[in-house]
Amino acid sequence: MTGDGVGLRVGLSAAILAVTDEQPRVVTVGRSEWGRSDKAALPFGILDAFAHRTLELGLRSWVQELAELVLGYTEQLYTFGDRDRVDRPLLTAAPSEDEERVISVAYLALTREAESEGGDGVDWRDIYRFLPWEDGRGEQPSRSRQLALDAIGRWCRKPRARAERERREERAQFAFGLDREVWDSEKVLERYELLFEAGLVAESDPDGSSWPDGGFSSRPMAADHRRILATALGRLRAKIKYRPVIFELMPEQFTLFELQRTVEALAGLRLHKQNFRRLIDRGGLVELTGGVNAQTGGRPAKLYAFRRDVLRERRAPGVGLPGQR
Amino acid sequence: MTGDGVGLRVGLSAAILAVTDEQPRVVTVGRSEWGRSDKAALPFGILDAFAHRTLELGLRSWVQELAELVLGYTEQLYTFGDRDRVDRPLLTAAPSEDEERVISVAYLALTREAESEGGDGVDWRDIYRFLPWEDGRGEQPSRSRQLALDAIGRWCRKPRARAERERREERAQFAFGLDREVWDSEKVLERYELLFEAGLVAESDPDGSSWPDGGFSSRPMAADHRRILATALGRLRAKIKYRPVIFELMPEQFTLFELQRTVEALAGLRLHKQNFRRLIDRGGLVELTGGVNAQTGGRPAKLYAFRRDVLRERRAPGVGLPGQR
DNA sequence: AGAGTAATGCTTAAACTGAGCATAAAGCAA
DNA sequence: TTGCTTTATGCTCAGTTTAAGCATTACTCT
Repeated sequence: MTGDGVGLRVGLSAAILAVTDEQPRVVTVGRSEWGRSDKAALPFGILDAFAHRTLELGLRSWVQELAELVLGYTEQLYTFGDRDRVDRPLLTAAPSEDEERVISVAYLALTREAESEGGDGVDWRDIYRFLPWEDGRGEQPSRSRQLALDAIGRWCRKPRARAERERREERAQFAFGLDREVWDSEKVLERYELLFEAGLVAESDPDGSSWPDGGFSSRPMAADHRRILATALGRLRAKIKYRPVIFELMPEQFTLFELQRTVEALAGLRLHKQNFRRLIDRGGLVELTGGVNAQTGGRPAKLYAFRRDVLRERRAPGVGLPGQR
Repeated sequence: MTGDGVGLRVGLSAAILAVTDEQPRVVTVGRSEWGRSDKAALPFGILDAFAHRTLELGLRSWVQELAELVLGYTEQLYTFGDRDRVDRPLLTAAPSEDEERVISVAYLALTREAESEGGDGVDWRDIYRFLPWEDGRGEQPSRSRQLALDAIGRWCRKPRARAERERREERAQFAFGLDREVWDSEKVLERYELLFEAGLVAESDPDGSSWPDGGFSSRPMAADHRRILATALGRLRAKIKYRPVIFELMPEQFTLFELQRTVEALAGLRLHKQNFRRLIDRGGLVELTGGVNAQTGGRPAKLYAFRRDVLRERRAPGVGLPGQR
């Protein structure tokens, strides 16, 4: 434990999210200079020991430089340091002889795609390309979710030892809610980890050729970036329930239905319209601006704006998805 | 941002918590070899790059070695990397010429004090010695909480610029809930940060002499360890609401009232007895063992044990403090 | 036996949730 | 203009959950 720290590097990665056209999106830097394959990667960089006073300040200025993005809400997600879950080529063009180890501190940041300049190598991608089973807005259940459920079911029954089967069953139950229909939208990371362990999604992909993914066409990401993305989505889904971060993703003015669509995009499920609107205005989260949006196709919708005072009034102002108990 | 990482070290720290005699406690290694002053420090060590496959495994084995403790639930808390909030002497006996920077990955771990062997330099301390304003179980409001509130109130009114006053007011409102009586037990870190910024509690203490603490006798800790402790307490308070981690702190069998006392100790507040018990057994969290505890002074209390099956049945099994909305 | 002390059981009003019906205000076509 | 379609918005209702407190039970101690 008390080695001298040689061969250790600290990196920062960022999952920078936005919601555009009812799709949650993430900034990637998929240029092939970054790795062997053309897999998408999150913005990633090695931390300079002295450039910045705090990690978060370092992140902000580095992202600003990279992508000319203005980050809104930012939060640290997790620090990953597993030895066996990184692609070498991403980090050092020549994998060093002495197997340098990288600790990466991952951040979640919110912004608006429309407002971004879109720097050089910056691409926005739909996050459900990487985690398709997380989008449950379409048919019930969606094709790729059903595939995931089936595959996990098989994985649970595979082992010989009964104890092992039960262990798997319990974890699957927890993450996917197998027999009962309780799908907890927040357990994104738990589901991803399970799919990963079950060999259903690939993370590292040294060959750049075979992407085992059990039938649903999910895209891998470089290194352990898909895990970071899963962490980010799970965290954000939890966060919107008790903190008004959703407004970081909205334009200045919006209709309640647009707000609902944005929440649904993140949560990956559909909400009851009337109840959603009741929750929002009984929560004091928004105020009328006076304007209307007549482009609805029906009765024009009133425009609202985030009501900042709610921060002083309520302890945990958020949007509250159904079935929270 | 793309420096070469020289001068960067990664450390692990652990806030190892237990509840003993209705007091939340934490493992410290207060021996003076660790620093100049006799301030308590959390277990802390520099990470050896290759010893362990994952950070958490590294933590477990290192703690095991240090303190002969068996850790139960463990979770990563946060990675701290602020430049100006560490004591030098704690990290390297001789502060290096080139100002080595330390990134420390902090963990929360739960255990039972009674079961610990108590290794060499290991001391258990009441956590409310370090964060006295967080304990609201006594009179309402407690002396040190009132002192904190007063001091924060003064701090809010201090600045000349009105904008600054309002900024402070908003943060204070958020963390302490000033005029209304909403004290959110989870916002431990937010309160600590505010007190720190207001100069009411000291973190680093180079001289080892002056501990400004605005009247309430709170103890500092080495380096930024008190911040880590605050993070740990806040996280744990949140966690018990939706995850049955409280049982990691309980003996095998217990009465509902003992369970309540343990929850109260962590949450820092008193609960309604009948409602607490209703919540617990309607939540399916426990089952009768058949035994009774006759040492109550009144009617003997039935003994209960944690009911593991709840993990399969409920999505977010926890104890739920009042006023959660 | 009677008083004291805690555990345990139960009631009630208020608040909240999930679901759906009903109405309002637009555009569009006959 | 009227009537139809579409979406926004208003409102009701039954089932749950919560906060608070009263009532009863089962022990010990005197």
